[in-house]
Amino acid sequence: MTTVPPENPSSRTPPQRATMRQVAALAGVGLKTVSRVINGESYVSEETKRKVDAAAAQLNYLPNLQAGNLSRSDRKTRTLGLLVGSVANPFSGAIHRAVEDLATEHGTSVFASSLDDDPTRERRIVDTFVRRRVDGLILSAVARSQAYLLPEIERGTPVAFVDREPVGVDADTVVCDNSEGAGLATAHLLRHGHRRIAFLGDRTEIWTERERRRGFLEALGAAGVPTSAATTVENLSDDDIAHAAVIRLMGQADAPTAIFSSQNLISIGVLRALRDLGLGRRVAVIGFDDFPLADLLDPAVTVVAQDPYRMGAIAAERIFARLDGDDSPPARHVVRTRLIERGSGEIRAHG
Amino acid sequence: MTTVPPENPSSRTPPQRATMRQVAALAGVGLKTVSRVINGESYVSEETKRKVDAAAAQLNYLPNLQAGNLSRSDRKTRTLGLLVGSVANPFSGAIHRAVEDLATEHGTSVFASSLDDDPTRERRIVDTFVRRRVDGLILSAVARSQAYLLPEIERGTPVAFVDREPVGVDADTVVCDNSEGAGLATAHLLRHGHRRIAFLGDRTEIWTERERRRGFLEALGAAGVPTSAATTVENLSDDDIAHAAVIRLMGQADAPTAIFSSQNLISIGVLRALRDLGLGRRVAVIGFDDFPLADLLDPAVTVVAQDPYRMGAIAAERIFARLDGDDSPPARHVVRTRLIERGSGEIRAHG
DNA sequence: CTGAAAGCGCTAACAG
DNA sequence: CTGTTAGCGCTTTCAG
Repeated sequence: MTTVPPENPSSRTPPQRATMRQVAALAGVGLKTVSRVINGESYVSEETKRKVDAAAAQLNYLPNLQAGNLSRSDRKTRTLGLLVGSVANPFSGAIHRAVEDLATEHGTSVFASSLDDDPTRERRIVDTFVRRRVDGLILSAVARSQAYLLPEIERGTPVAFVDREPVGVDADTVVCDNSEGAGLATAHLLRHGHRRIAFLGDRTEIWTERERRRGFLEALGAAGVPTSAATTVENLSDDDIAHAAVIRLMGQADAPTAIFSSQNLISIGVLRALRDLGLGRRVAVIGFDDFPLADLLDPAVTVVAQDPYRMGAIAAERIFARLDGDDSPPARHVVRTRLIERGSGEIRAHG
Repeated sequence: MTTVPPENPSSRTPPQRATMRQVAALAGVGLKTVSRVINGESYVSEETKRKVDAAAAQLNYLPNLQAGNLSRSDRKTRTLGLLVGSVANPFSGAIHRAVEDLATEHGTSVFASSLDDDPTRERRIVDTFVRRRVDGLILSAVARSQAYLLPEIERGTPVAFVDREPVGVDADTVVCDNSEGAGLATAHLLRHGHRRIAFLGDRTEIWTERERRRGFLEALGAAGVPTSAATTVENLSDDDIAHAAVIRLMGQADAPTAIFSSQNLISIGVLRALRDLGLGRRVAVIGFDDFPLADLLDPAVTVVAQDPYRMGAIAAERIFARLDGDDSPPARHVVRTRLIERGSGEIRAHG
């Protein structure tokens, strides 16, 4: 005997949401029949289908995916967990958008979270994702090691790392050619006669920062420029701090004639400082990572452009391939950067 | 008798995820006891708690939130659905970040999706959110009407609209003072001697576009400037189209001496076109919505600045207040814009 | 083509 | 302090 909760047309506190049972009762069919219609399974007579659809529409029925996920045998939730630098940051936004686009094609929704380069936060967020039983994880990580993910990976959850390489786990990874890009930029500055080049870097906990710094130093070495000629300033965590660092730097005796900035926000601080010092046309600048309007500044800003959308797309593609049964060994995908010459990087050395 | 699925240490296909039952069995306690420990409920002896924690750790147990949500009496999933213009767009990113910050404080995760100003997409995404039983909805809408949400709102799901006003539903709404901001910008241009002012607008389906256009025209009217002096070009859906429109406009006989651009991407198209035409210092420009580096351009760009983070924060605050029982009538929150004078808007009229 | 029974993994009542 | 019995809303058997 199927007892349907009594409709209470008078004192409707919060009108309860319709369940499949109620739809079944209203349509005068069995529970499973409604399930069949809702899920578009075959072998339901046209007439039955019509009745069920009518009942569902009348009750404004929308199936509860959580309940479905719980019983479905594939045990999939059709959700993905995405962890990026910050959802407010355009670089992350491009990755996010790529992931969303692929996810949409696969009927899956994405939980997005911001890392803020905080290892504790990383753990907490990943933990939440797993509790929510996301089908896959796409992560920009910052913790010293991602070994905490091993049990989850072991258990079959596909994980892809994007932008930064993980430590302690072997998983699909999508990065750009950080050191090569930095090297190219540095060589470009050397070719324009610069010897006193400054590297302005982000927090050293960040893998990309270390890679870019390495590329910078290697390029100097390859050109036979004594490392003593180079200044590297690190742990510049935002544009104001970068701004201050540049002001300080340019006030020194052997001030650099060129600056390589390893990250977006730092580039902005650098540009603002040079503008304030009236050195915008005198000191060469190349920034890692492109940004909107870089072409409209004067001089326009030469950058090492990344392709974050592409990175996100590859990461998402890997996740869905894994979910589709691909069990090839984890691979490292490198998305090439591209030096875009716009002017600021072509200023020749002076003095 | 609790039958624990046999461990299969040899052919471990995908090592099954531990369930609460398994933890209970391993710890030698009842199911509910594990539940108590996991949820930090009181009245569990220290020793029992220790045993349970050990078992959970050993099995790498993480509770399944979907299952929990299904049975918990408050019927909450601790998720929010957020629909913004595009997660790749910095304006949306700021809103998203605000929502995430508030959500994190409330232990809830957020599903984020991009609208792309597509009404069909709007319906589909909201539908998915509802199927996933999000606790609340924060939406930038574009469909002609949001009446399709009435049953859901009726049923108690809090909905807040952000950036754009809904049609056909009464719900909390957070917008900026679009027409006032546009009016202020227009008055500013008039004050600098401009009479031939062009309005460059986005797609007319978009509520904010129409509001800004209205503010523009009203300001002209208030100043007694014949509307015939004004050119309004609309449906400029991206920067390239805006660029082309400006080239065309400036080639005309009575070319405008000032441009008011109603949106970010359009502003960029405008600035690029004026640069290409060599008119950057001759034609005044004010853009609606601030953007990074606007202060570094030459001339620096005068804008009507919005505060998207604030808008997102208010919307999220409303949602959590509603979930907390606030049943005051839906309200409309207006976040004030601010005219930031940087130079491009202070260029005086010529000819 | 259709439906009844069992159970997904957990929480909600109740007993002990 | 602890455990048992019912479900949550759906999908999966497996019979009709």
